[in-house]
Parts: sequence; structure tokens; C-alpha cells
Amino acid sequence: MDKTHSSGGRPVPTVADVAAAAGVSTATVSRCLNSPTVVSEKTLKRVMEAVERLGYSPNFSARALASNRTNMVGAIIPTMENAIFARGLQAFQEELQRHGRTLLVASSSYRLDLEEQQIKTLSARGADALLLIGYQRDARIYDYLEKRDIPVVLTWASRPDSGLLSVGFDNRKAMKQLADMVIQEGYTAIGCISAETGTNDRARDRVEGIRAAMRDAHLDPGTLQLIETTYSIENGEAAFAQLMSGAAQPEVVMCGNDVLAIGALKGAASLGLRVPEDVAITGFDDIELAQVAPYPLTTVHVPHRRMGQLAARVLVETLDGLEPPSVELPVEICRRQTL
Amino acid sequence: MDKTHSSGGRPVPTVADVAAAAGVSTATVSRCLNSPTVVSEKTLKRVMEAVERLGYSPNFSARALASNRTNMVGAIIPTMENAIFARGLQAFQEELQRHGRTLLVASSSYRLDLEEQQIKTLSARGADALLLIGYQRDARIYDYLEKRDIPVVLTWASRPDSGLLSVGFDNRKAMKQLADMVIQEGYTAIGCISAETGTNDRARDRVEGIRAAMRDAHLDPGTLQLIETTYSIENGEAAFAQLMSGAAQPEVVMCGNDVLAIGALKGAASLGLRVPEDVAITGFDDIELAQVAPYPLTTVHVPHRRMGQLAARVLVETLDGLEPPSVELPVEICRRQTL
DNA sequence: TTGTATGCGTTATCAG
DNA sequence: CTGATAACGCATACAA
Repeated sequence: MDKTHSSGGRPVPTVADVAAAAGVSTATVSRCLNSPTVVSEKTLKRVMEAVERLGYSPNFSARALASNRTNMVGAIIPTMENAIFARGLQAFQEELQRHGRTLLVASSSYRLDLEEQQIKTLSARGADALLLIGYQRDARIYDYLEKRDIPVVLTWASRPDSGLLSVGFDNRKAMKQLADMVIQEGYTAIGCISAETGTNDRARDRVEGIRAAMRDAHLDPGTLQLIETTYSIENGEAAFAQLMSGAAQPEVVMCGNDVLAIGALKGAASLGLRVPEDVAITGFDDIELAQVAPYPLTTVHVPHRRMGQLAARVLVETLDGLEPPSVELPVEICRRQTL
Repeated sequence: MDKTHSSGGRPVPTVADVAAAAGVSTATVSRCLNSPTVVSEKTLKRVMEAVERLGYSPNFSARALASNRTNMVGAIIPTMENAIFARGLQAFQEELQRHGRTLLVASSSYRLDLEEQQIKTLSARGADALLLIGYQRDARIYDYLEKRDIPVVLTWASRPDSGLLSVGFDNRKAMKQLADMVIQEGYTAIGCISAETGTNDRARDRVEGIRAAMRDAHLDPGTLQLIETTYSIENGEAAFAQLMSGAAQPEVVMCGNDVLAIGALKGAASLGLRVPEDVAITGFDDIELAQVAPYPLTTVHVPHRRMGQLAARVLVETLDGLEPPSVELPVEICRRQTL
């Protein structure tokens, strides 16, 4: 009927309203908002005043449809309840915000099938780019994303030679470094409490790091006593009890993350074992819990905040047409009282 | 030029492609996807097969523009780094996901001005509804949201009589309950470490709860030794040291949350004070840290997960046209070793 | 039950 | 530098 239906109520002005108020065309209004440099000083001012006066703000969906960009970036993480992901995600979000992007969140509960589903959901929801944890997933997922031209950054892991963009660290190398230190101290009977290694590449690489250190020290990696469980303090405690009730009690229990290690610490206390005199315990991540625990935990410090921040930066640069390189972040062994 | 430009490349099929493939109109395709009950069994099947075969997935922006709904719900929280918010947000997200909605996240760093900005950002980004923390904010913000018809749920607080929808708990009542217990134990010299009460309604209400308990017990609320600081273990430790170095050393230090309380606990250890013999300490929230601390912390348990889940449910119901009531969740005093 | 035609609010192309 | 106007992809009255 009538294109300029700017009659009646005030609710939610459109470009047409602004154009009418400023006495220009909608095209000019759009230009003022998107490429202010290309319009004359005078009209720019007039238009911006109208924008201000009407309280205009561009309709997100329409803009997205016309420009084919949403300025939303998705992140799919196992769970925010793990402090390390919450921390990284917070930094990621702050950096996105700084660059005018908004964060879209989904969680996978450490399940690859759910992750795939979420990847599809978030891309269908218009995410311009995606942050993913780890590298283990079906190749067709990467195809899917590439076909849709959705850039991805892998975090919490490092895959320099995979052709995939990543901002993370080398889990295997980090854990090997810690295991080297443990072995150097004279420990030979090693136990390990890990997340499921079948579906969690970070967990698998960490265990592999321990085995590598054992090999280097001419210890039989087959003697590593490994228990796989789900991340939680309770499970860590139970796994620890199980390890210590076996025939060959380990002298040191290396845990896949700090949460499991805290559980192990509790387990030791229940069994009346002194740490580190009777049994040494190590963690991974260096969360706050690690420093406040009854015995400050020997662990691997991971720069989660920096990782999240850099991941955002790298993604934004990619969206801006650049080709930033992957970055491998250094980790640091934190030797405290439990070793 | 040509409406059915389904020529050439495969990338990203549209309704038109599906319609052509299935030999129906675009309207029918749309109906198959949105109201399957209204189309014939036969064509439905044929269309869905075409959808499957082409790997079609509706364009988010176009759908949002046409239907005026994004199916995205926003949440603005102080920070995900605080475990309580991460936990609540995780539950919120899971429940949204279950209802086909996606979570949009922004953070305010406990600053009201930033929060206002984020509220505008997320509504401009098309959030269908919003989760906010606490109730203290400029009235015009509520107007703004109401005018835009964006439902809001307030959490971490309870405002039954404000006309605003909330899913939370009564901070004042909760802290008063804890303070009642403290006073009942015979403590009269009370210290308090809190977040800034000027811009944080939860913090203010908690302190008010302590004062109310003192009044009830005929103690002068003016004798409450209050220190306001930012949430962190370090700040808790520093504030504790400051309290204990004053003229009138408190017999009990009630902290605004568990993080500050852990700091106080560390402070006590540094000063060589025994807990609770020399000084009692209490927290608020009941995060994991509270149970694993050197001395298990007496604190107030808040059902964060349930709060997040219910908040999502209430928001979804509102979007579905219902008018769910606010809910006030019960909290529970957790008496442990520090009192 | 299905098809036709139009609107949704912007951006972008192409003249002027 | 500015103004018409055609996409953008889908939903939905309205008609058949």
C-alpha cells in the first residue's frame, strides 16, 4: 500500500521515520550509520540529530538479512560450571564486546554428539564465527562450517599443523613437563585420575604426556594406573580411594584437572594419608580452589583469560578479512605443597 | 530479475529451492516447517525429504525479520567468573535450549551504567526476553523494555510486590536468619565484609539483614563494623586484617559472600587466629570452595541452579503468552565449622 | 489443503 | 554526495 507508513504510534522508529524527520532518503540514513565518512558533514549532523531525537536503533534482523552478518559470535563449551571455561568465556565475551560483537552460548556437556548439534544450531542462528573447545570432532563438521563460510577458532588445545585456526596450549607437552618433574623427584609408581579419554582430546593428551615422560625415564608406561571418570570432587575422591585400595598403591596420583585433584586430596584426608609424605598429588589448570585447598596444590597454570581474549581477537580479525596465525600459549608448572 | 534464482552453486539452499525440489510453493514449505499439522500427510513427507536432501535450514535473519521473533534470550550478569553466576547461567542456558531458545550473554562488571548499555545492546540485537540480576536500576530502563515489549525476569532477589517478574530469594531475610543464629550463639561484636552497598542491592540487603537481627536482639546496629570492598579472595583477606587491627576487634566476621569469607579465613590463618575459637567467620552462597576450604564454611546455601532453570521457564512461558507468577526460593543455613 | 502476493527494515547497486 | 529501487529469505493474510 503505502511504503512510508510512518503514521500513528511512536513505538520503534525505522529508517523511514528518521529519513522523513531529517528530510533525506533512507539510503542516506543508512550511509550515515554505516559509512559516515562518505556523507556530507551537514547532512550527517542533521541525520544523527534525528536519530537521537527519535531514539532510533536499527532493526537487528533486517540489518542481518540485508548485510548477511549478525555480529554475533558463538561459543560452544562443555559447561560453564567448570571455572576454567567460565573464566575463558568471560574474557572472550569482554573482548567481543569491545569489538561490537555479541556472544552466543551453547553447552555440550562434554558430549560430541551434543556439540555437533549445537554447532548446527548456532550457525543456523546466524553466528558469524564460532569458538570450539579441543579439536576432536568429525571431519564433516569442519566441512559444514567451511561451506557456510563460518570461521572457527579451536581453544584449549593447539593444532599448529592442522590447517585449523587455534589459540591454545599443548596439553601433552604441559602434562609431560609436570610428569618429568614428578619422576625426577624419584616417584615411579604413578596413578592417574582422568576424564574419559575416548571423547576428550585434552584429557587424552594429558595422559599421553604422562606416558611419554615415563618412556623417557625408562619406566614402563603400562604400569600407569589409570582411572577415568567424570569431573567432580566426589568422583575424584572415589577414584582416589579405588587407586589406593589396589594391589600396587601409587606413590603419586596425577589428576587430569584441579577438581579431581581436590577430590583426591579429600580422599587422602579420609584415608588418613599425609600429603605429600604418604602420597603426592598433582592437578591441572590452577583454579582458585587449587591455592585455597587445605594443601596448596601442585598444578599446571593455564592462562585461561588470555586464551579467551586472544581467541576473540583472532576471530574478529578473521571476520575483518585478515588471516591471523594460530597461537600456542605457554603454560607454567606451579609447584606447591602437594608434591 | 528472477525470483527463482536457484541456479548454479549448491551453497545455502532457500525455501525456493526446497519448494522447487518438492514441487510445491514456498508457502507450503514454510507451513511444513512451522505448522506441520495444517498440511497434508503426503506433501509434508515430500517436503521434508527435500529439506533433508538439500540440507536446508531456514535463514535465521529472514525468519526473525518476518516473524518478529529471534528465539534468543539475553542474560546480563556481573561476571561469569563468579561461580554462582556461572552456575545459574548454565542452568538457565540448558533450560532455554530445551525450549528451542538460544542464550545471548553480556556482562556488566557490577556497574549499573554498563548494565544499562548492555540492556540496550541486547534488545537492539533482538533478544526476545531478558534475565537481569537484582532490582536496582533506573525506572526508565523498565519503561524502555516495556515499550519494546521485552519481558524481563529479575533474579538473585525477590520483589513480589513490585509488579516485576522475579525468580529469586530474599537476601535480607536470608542474612538475618544467619545473623540471628550468630547472635543466639552469644556473639555481640560483629564485623562485616561486604561488596559495595551503594550499587549492589543484594549486598545492601544482606547487610540490612544483619542490622535487623541486631535490632531484634537489642544490639546497637551502629556498632556493626562494616568494610565494603570488591569481591575477591585478596580483598577479603585485606579487609579482615583491617577489621582485626581496629580498636574493637569483632568476635565474628560475617561476609557478603563465600569468596570474601575464604579471604577472611586466609587472613585469620596469617594472623595466627584460630577459627572459630578466636574469631568466627560466615559466608554466603555455598559455593564449592566453601566446603573444601581449610575450615568448612558456615554459610547460606542458595539454590542457584534451580533459580536459573526456573527463570528460563518463567521467561519462556511469558513469551508463550502466559503470565507465570514470581517465585521466591527458600534458602538454607549451612552450619559448618567456622561458627 | 495449497498457491499467490506482499510486507518485514536494511543494505547495496546504480543512476543522477 | 544523494536518491530511487531492487534484493535479502521467510511468514502470512487472502484467495482459490
